[in-house]
Amino acid sequence: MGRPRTRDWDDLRRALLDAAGRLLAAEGPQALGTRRVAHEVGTSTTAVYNLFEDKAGLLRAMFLDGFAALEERFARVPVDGDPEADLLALGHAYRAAARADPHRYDLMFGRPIADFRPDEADLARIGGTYDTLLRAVARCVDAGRFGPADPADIAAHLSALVHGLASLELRGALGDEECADRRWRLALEAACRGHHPEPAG
Amino acid sequence: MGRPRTRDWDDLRRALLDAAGRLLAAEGPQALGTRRVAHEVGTSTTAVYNLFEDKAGLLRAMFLDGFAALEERFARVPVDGDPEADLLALGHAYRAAARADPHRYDLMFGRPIADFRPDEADLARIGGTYDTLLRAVARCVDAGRFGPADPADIAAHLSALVHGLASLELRGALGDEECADRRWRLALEAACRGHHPEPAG
DNA sequence: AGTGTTATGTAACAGCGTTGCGTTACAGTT
DNA sequence: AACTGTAACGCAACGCTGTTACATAACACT
Repeated sequence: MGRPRTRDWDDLRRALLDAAGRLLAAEGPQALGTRRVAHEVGTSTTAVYNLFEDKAGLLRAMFLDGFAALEERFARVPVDGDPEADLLALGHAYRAAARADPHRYDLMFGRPIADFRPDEADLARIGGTYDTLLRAVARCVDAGRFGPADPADIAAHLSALVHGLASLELRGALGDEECADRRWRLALEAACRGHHPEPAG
Repeated sequence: MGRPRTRDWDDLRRALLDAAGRLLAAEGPQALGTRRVAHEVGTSTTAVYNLFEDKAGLLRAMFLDGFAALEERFARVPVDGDPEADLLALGHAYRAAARADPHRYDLMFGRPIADFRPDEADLARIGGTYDTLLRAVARCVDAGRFGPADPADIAAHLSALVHGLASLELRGALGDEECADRRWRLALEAACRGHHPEPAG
């Protein structure tokens, strides 16, 4: 009983998420008002509070969506080639994701928007993204391309590096595109080289 | 002529900045309301708009203050020892600054607060901090510790790495303190090793 | 004293996230 | 067919924010 839903919940939820994603990409985080997002899909603020708990819930859903997209990019990276080349390809996929939607990247790895910090449950759901990196590092270690070390330590190093590079690039601190290309390449190569086993010793 | 200032402008400006810094460190960015900061030093919101242009101006001043503090830490790092050891010491000074005031670090290198993005004039004023890193890298290149390369490219690499490490650590993604210590050390050492000249070639 | 000029706090305005309340629209009952 | 209970929905208000217009206050000078 009760009044029937005039719009399907899942459809409306997706519509809100898509609209919010468009607004975020086009105008930045300050465009993500509850009234604005709701109006964009022809509903009212109430829908946001019914479908997500509150505005932070909407941001959390966008956060998780972003990691799903990143994981999809990672999944398209081959895992059967040269282990080190695969690892570099993961880094470039990460860069492509950041450049494809800079504001979304800020939402995922910075915290440009108040009132939202991912909790433990969120971090558990995005662990798969980190696992992909970890497995790629482990393959390099197993293949003897990296000296004997805890793959988690190397993964932490590389994950910090790509995040730092992406942050600098999105801030415009890596120079023009050609210069940024070179610095990404040099930095990733140097980082990998730093883990190569000693030639003698 | 005109009404005399009941408080010295420079004193009041410093008091506002200090109060804002205390609030930011203690309660995070959401505590930085104009009313709150003004009340903390016994004045009114008007003072913020007289002494800084607006709230973004207050944040900009805190931003520049943060870089002044970072530059001070850098200045205490010796520049006459082993070039590579000096470079690592710079990295650890950067880490110490981030850990000393995490929210301030976010203000400087993330963008946790809407309505403030550093403009070109701001970036020019903080260029000295980056120059310190650049000089340390150049000393390593000149000493033959790093293979022949553009010091700016190596500096970009290292700057991205320390920023990434600091971000991960402040997010708690680097594990407990002992683990974070190890990962900072391993990552900085591997990054430097990656720039060492080829033994033969 | 009176006036001009400047410093300062108060109060209002528009916007935000959020929520209570009235309205709408159907299912089941009489 | 009329009624009622329940669920969905939107409007409007609340408290907060940054910002600004305005009234007030306090001096120097005539």
